[in-house]
Amino acid sequence: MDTNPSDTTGLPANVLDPDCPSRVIFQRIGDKWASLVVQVLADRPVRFSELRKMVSVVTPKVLTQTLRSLERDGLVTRTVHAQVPPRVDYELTDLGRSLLEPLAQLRKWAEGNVPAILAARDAYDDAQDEALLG
Amino acid sequence: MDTNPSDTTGLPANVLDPDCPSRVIFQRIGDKWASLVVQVLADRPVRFSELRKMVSVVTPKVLTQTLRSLERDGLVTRTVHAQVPPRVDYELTDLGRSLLEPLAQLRKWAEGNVPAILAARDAYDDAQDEALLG
DNA sequence: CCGTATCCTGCTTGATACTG
DNA sequence: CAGTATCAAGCAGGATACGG
Repeated sequence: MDTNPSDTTGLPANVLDPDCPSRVIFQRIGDKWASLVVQVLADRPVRFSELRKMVSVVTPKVLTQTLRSLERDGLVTRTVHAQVPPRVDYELTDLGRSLLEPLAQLRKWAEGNVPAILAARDAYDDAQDEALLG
Repeated sequence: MDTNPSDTTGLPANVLDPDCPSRVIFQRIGDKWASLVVQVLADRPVRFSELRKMVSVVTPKVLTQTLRSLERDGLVTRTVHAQVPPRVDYELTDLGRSLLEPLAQLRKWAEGNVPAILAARDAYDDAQDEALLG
């Protein structure tokens, strides 16, 4: 109650509040698999086994956890087709699709600045080495 | 070598590659303290003790770890003023400042969609309860 | 095919105490 | 003031095996 969620003018008010629900988004982005899954689902519905193949080698348990979280937050839908063999499709909701844009921006930044970051790391590590030797 | 880092046309090529350095960015955003620190440093240099106060209650060890990572990646600079009492300022680099924009976009999305996400959670949890009772 | 159950391990986070 | 050292704990992530 001490922060105002409708304040989107740029002030880092409620982000600093650990209890603010907006923080869960950042956690989700940083989640090892969640943001990956969202981007894989960007274009079309994908079924479970297909998802497993596309997302390198993730164990079914972890993939299920990820999907459940995303489903609970209303970012993806889970559709069970009652047939043999079973078939379950996962698809982005409108809410989930609206996340694609900010996600893409971030990805663009990340990919564009990889060289700079790598260079910074090298410089930092070199400085560390020299400090140890000197 | 199987992916092209200069491909920023929108294809989710290298993001799916666990070895691609661009993935570290997502990890950093999801880091419990890193994105917080970056936003706190948005406007002005801040010294260590001040940082501790602004970012709720983080232990010095964890804060140091966070700052070291950000420094290593070239997002913040660490300036030691040789004086008594000691004074160390942390400040955003140009690279770090350039991250503020995509970060703000994400924050805007997060804050704007908190109600939707919360509602989705309620609906999901209710459905779970009914499934158990039914 | 689509998961769940169980167990395990490593890393992140943290509390506490101490040093330059 | 600005950290480091050490120890402890929790939990996300994963391997493996089994159920609907």
